[in-house]
Amino acid sequence: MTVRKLADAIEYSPPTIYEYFDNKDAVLSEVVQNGFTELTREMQSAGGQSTVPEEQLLAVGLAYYRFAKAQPELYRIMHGMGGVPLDARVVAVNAQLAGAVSQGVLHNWAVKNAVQLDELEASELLWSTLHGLTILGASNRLEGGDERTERLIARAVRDFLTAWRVQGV
Amino acid sequence: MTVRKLADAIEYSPPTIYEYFDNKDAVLSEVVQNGFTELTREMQSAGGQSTVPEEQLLAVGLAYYRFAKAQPELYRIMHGMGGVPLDARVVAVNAQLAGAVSQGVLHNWAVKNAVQLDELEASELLWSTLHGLTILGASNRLEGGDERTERLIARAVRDFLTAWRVQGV
DNA sequence: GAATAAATCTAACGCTGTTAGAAAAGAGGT
DNA sequence: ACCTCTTTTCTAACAGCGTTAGATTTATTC
Repeated sequence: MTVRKLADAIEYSPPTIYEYFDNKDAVLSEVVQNGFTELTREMQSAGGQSTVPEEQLLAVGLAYYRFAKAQPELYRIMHGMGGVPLDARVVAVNAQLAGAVSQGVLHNWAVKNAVQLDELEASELLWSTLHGLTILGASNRLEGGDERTERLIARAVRDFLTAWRVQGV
Repeated sequence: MTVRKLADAIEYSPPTIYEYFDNKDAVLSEVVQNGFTELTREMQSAGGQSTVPEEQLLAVGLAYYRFAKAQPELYRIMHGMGGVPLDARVVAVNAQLAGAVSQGVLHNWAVKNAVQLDELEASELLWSTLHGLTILGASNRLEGGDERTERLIARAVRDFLTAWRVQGV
């Protein structure tokens, strides 16, 4: 994506872009912002399909991966791959996203299973695992392709819950 | 990093670079290659400090993170952030790296604890978690800075082993 | 319709990766 | 030492990039 191509696509000259955005990074920040909004919505929607916390967590994880798989270029930009550095605003949205996962589903699971939970720590760990699997899966660096990556995600979620149930806080 | 700056640094003119490399990506591929070689060496060295599989695994994980933290720009390039697409060669090296972790340490742990282990699956899961935590930690997207990230890594490794011990293959 | 404000353009600057072709440096033979 | 040939290195240039200054067109208001 270049400023000139963007200008071409909307049938304006390049400088017109700069009437609405400070620079190219500002344009992409907007894209990133929208991306996170959409991703969050899809995750929440996926989680809402069930009322069983374990199922919700798996659904959320799969939604995360499928989003990355469906729009790999967007996902790349959203996470600072592709040369666009993340600014503070984007990081804030990120944290909010992690929070959305933890606050809702993890909390429900904890009370239901009478497990003491450091919600922040738990959500960050789960999020990291999902993020790692997603990056590797979406860039085809895991054997066995799509279904296998989804199975790995399922296993990761299950392992995560097992560990917390056994070890607690 | 630009071709002209590289040429300046070695006190040659830009076209000279193209006598030794096909293009800029080829130069960076070389850098990535060397990066993975060094990372693998550091992980193996860290693992060799102990003979207890649990400790080895933690040491390997921390070495992975510390490498990324010490040379964030290199780590970024190594994983396709910064606009350089990964080619097949690099992915192969990646798989080899994951293999190095699993083949050695995980196998020892499994026989010692009489746990049935899908080594590939286990190593990919562990690797993904490490990768995710490292990316988020090295780009300061986890609360609490460096020590906390290392504690999260320790917890992740412990959780990983707990889950496999409890659930097995 | 003239004057002002807003939107958009053309032209240019300095940067990038890359290539063609000239110049310089080195090697071998007489 | 000189000429020839090969290898190495350079200068100059092209097309594309993000970005800015300043002119020009379009819209708004009296």
